[in-house]
Amino acid sequence: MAFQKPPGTQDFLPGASEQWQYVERTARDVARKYRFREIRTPVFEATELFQRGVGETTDIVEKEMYTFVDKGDRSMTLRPEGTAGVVRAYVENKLYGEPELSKLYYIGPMFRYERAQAGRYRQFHQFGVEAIGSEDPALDAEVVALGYSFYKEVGLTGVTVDINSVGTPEVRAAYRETLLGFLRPIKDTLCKDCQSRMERNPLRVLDCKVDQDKFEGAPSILDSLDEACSTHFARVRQYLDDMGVPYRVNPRLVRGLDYYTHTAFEYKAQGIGAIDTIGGGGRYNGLVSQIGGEDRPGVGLGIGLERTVMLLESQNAKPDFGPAVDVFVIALGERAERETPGLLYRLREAGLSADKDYQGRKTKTLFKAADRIGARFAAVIGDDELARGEVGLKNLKTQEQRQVPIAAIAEAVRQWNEHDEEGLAQ
RNA sequence: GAGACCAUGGCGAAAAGGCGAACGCAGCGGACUGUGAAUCCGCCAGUACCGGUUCGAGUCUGGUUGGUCUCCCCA
Repeated sequence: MAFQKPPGTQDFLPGASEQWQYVERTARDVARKYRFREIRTPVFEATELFQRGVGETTDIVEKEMYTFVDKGDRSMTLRPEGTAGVVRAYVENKLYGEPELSKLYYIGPMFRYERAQAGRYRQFHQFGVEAIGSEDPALDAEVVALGYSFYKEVGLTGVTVDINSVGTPEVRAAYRETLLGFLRPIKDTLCKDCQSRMERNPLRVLDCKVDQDKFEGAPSILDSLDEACSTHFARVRQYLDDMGVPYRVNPRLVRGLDYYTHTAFEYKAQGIGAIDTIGGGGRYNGLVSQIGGEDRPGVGLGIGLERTVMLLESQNAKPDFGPAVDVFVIALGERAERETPGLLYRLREAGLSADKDYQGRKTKTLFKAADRIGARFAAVIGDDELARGEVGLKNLKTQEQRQVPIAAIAEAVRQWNEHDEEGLAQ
């Protein structure tokens, strides 16, 4: 056993990669419907971008970043999330100068140095969207709906949407004090995690799993919202209602990144060990200026693709990928063997998926092999066929075999297929 | 950063310290030199790695590495 993959990473082998292609295709298609267009940014960026963008005091920046110094003595970091890089590209390429607001999406790997766990990896993949350039609450709702559409399209059931407003930084600071006023008197009764959480991020204490009963009368952030925040949040909810997207207002929802303002939301589902959050996002009105651009409001989401794939598997919602090969050529004898590469090339040029055996296995095994790899047809070619310029084309499903001129194989396969489908339809 | 559990062939899975590491699936060869999904016969690992205890270790023990899961936190 020589080399092993780094901890917390995965190899997606043939058989699994098709599932990923399906999920990614679905993501692209949903993005297209909402008119989000793809942006591709580097997987590494200046470390400072994430420090400023994600927030110095977040767990991500404090202890989860893959940071290295490059040969030019610059500190670089493998992206732990997608938004900072997209916003950087938005600013650097002056997209704010364009007449349209930017509706962007990305699919790609993210990196966080954490202990792996069910549904959590050091290299994981996200589908994310960012709408930058408007504070219309309709966009908040649109982004929430886009994620919901994605889960629906991909075939998942049981996905729920939690939504909250975390207001502006000022609102949050005021609420923080109100909340601490409530928590301090009961601090000694709280679990030790919560006691340390009180220092770092008191809003998160209310999320505690062990002490829920103690927070009955806790103040809600929704009561601390100012007029503008309340109105914005009400609009978002109204739009979601109009769309028929089901959601639950959860005043205790807090996200792990500093940049969120107003709307914050999460998609949840059961079925991946202890983890229930499968995607999330929110509005980030201060982020663009934080990263050095002209101030522009934005809203976005990130969806965990590993978690999506795992849920699909746990729900047995495996899509059918169809036959892998149209024609498997079985050559009998040396002369036929030598004709096969040329034949394969012509079949492929004709648009068919075609393959042969390269391991010198015996005929009997080759029919089994053709079946196993999901071939629809076997093209048997031996001395007799060679002499007549034909192959024996065998439909592996029906066992029916016809002699077909070599030049007409592709055509025969197509026509035979149509017959099959008609037959099935009747 | 903390903790729990686990580690046998391509895969699944046995072996209560003692024959040459069962069995199943898959694979390959042969019976059957050009048409399979049936049958039969063969073949296919020395137990993650390094050390210790023992007459003897896959089984006990120490360490290493990897995996799984949980807390923290998140996708």
